[in-house]
Amino acid sequence: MKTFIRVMKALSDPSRVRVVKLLQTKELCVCEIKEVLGLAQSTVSKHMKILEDAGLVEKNRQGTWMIYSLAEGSESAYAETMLTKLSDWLENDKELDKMRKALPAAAVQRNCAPQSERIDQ
Amino acid sequence: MKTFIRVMKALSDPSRVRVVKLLQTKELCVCEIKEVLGLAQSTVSKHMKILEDAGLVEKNRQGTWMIYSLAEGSESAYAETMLTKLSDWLENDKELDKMRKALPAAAVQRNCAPQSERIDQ
DNA sequence: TATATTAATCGTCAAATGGCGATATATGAA
DNA sequence: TTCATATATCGCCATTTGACGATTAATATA
Repeated sequence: MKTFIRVMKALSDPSRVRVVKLLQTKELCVCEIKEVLGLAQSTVSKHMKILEDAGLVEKNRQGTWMIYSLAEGSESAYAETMLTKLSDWLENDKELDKMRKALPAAAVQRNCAPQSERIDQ
Repeated sequence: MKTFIRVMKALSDPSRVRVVKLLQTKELCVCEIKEVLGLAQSTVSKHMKILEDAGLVEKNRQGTWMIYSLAEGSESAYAETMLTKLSDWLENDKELDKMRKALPAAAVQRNCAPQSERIDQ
């Protein structure tokens, strides 16, 4: 029951669901997510921990970034099923559409790019 | 998104999930649910409203009782899918097992039985 | 109509949740 | 080692949630 509730709770916040949907497109670092969602970095970190604890996402450190991606072969069957369902669900969400379009911009103008790659400043 | 979140929120409380699982066995009135879950009547009513608003259960007045059952052909595809999944999930939950065994007792000793059918008093 | 019973709603309260900024930690570069 | 960057954690606050008892509403029966 606890495992199930953890997955349900993780998916009962719009921001977290949006993160899951965005990760369907490609893996993302915290600063990109923060940029697209328009939330504080600490808030995103907290959300990601909840998604991770639910077995919905995995993290992978790459230098200073923490790259988040959808969990594959999650320990939780609930998480796995929900991820499958979510690949079809919410595809027509307008808000989500905007965010997807904003993704490249967030990646280019992102402040998590190494200095050598920076365009601004 | 709102519809989806409503279903997820409805299913992120153990008591509400238990109600859904119990309704798989048979339809129940509020007083039976209250008895089995050990919650106040007002609390159960509130839970049922949340489940109903999410499209997970349906109610049907039968005299003074309000009989709740699982929603069939719910307007929400999310609710429908989750109900299907939940018919398999959580079948080994101990807490739930106890409640299922307590169901008949709750029905017999229930204080929602019409006076003519009452055993006690 | 008056009474009893079931369920819904209201008001209240403690705990959980989601948000933020500030700080601590971890890593890479100078 | 020192500095810069990215992320995690901490402390705080406003809102939401889940619980309750009390009250109201709806229905069946006397």
